Amino acid sequence: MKPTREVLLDALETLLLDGGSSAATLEAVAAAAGVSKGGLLYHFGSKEALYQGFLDRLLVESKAEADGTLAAPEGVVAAYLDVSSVAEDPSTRSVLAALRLAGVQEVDVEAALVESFEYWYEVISRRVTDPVLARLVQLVGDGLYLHALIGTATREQDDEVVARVVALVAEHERDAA
Amino acid sequence: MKPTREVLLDALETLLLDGGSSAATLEAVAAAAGVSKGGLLYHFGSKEALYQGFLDRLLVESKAEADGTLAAPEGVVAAYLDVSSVAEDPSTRSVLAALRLAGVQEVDVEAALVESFEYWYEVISRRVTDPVLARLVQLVGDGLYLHALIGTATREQDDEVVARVVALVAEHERDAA
DNA sequence: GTCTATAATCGGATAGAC
DNA sequence: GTCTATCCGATTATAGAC
Repeated sequence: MKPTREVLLDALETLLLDGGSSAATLEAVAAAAGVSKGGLLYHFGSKEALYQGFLDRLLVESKAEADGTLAAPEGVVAAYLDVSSVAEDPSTRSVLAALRLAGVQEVDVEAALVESFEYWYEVISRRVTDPVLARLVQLVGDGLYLHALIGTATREQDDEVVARVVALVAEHERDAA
Repeated sequence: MKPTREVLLDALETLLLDGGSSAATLEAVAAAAGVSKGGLLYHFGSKEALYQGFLDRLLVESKAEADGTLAAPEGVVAAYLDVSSVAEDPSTRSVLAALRLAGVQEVDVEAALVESFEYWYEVISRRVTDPVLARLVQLVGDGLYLHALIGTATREQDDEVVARVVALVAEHERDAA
């Protein structure tokens, strides 16, 4: 069975996605995780500690996901763009939840997201030698994140965009060789 | 002198950008605008009304901004990507503030942002005939929005990306002719 | 490790004076 | 059109039992 700490962080994530930061009260998180407020406060001594725990887990997860794409058969570019556009992907869920948390005073959400995005950029750069093209790939992916955040998915069309970007990268790498 | 309503909405915007939705309490907004809580509640009868007023203004502003780019000498594509990447642009500030508001229960922030993004897409489409390419332009711009939101601006490099995208569009339009 | 009860504070909203 | 005073509910956090 999952440790209570993880269950609490899962509950926080779901509440953030459903109702934003104001919905993620200690009582609501505790209830969603099936424990009492006191039970939550045993694991995370304050709201700040809870939020920080969530950001720490986010970084571990997203770096692991980024590393994983290096071995992906479809390539890093397609893998990143795919991850970014699937709102149900566990790693994407965490990022979207963190975006909903952006701006709160308790923790530095932006710093955590910056670290995650920079890590992704480095991973992309290992397969896309032209830095401008690597940045373009990242920006398209992050645009997909933003659209996932507000729920505007134009799935079929976005698949075509992804294919176009992948082709663009392949073409450029061929020219460089 | 600016009407109090506008001053209040400006104050809300700044507070959202600085401290997220939880920092934008009625009292804080009123204080930042230089009026009392009671004074604010005369203009906006509830927090919901205040938020809705902000979203209404956002839509008017961003549609006007989109229309304006149709006459921009550098072209719609460059203009959109430029607007998206300059966090100080008034219209961009509104969008970034709205993103910080995403997920609150009082109003449908997502719907307003969707409407704004769709309007931009239509404007872009008037100059970029290939729908896949138009969507790509939009996604790059929205990626820039997201990076402006978390404060990762790589200005010089992003300018190069913008130039690359503009060239891509120009090339495609030439081929189509 | 988890619970209940409670303290202390804060936020949204109303009423009525000026 | 703006202010002060006040009420009420919600939220964070503590204390201490089990």
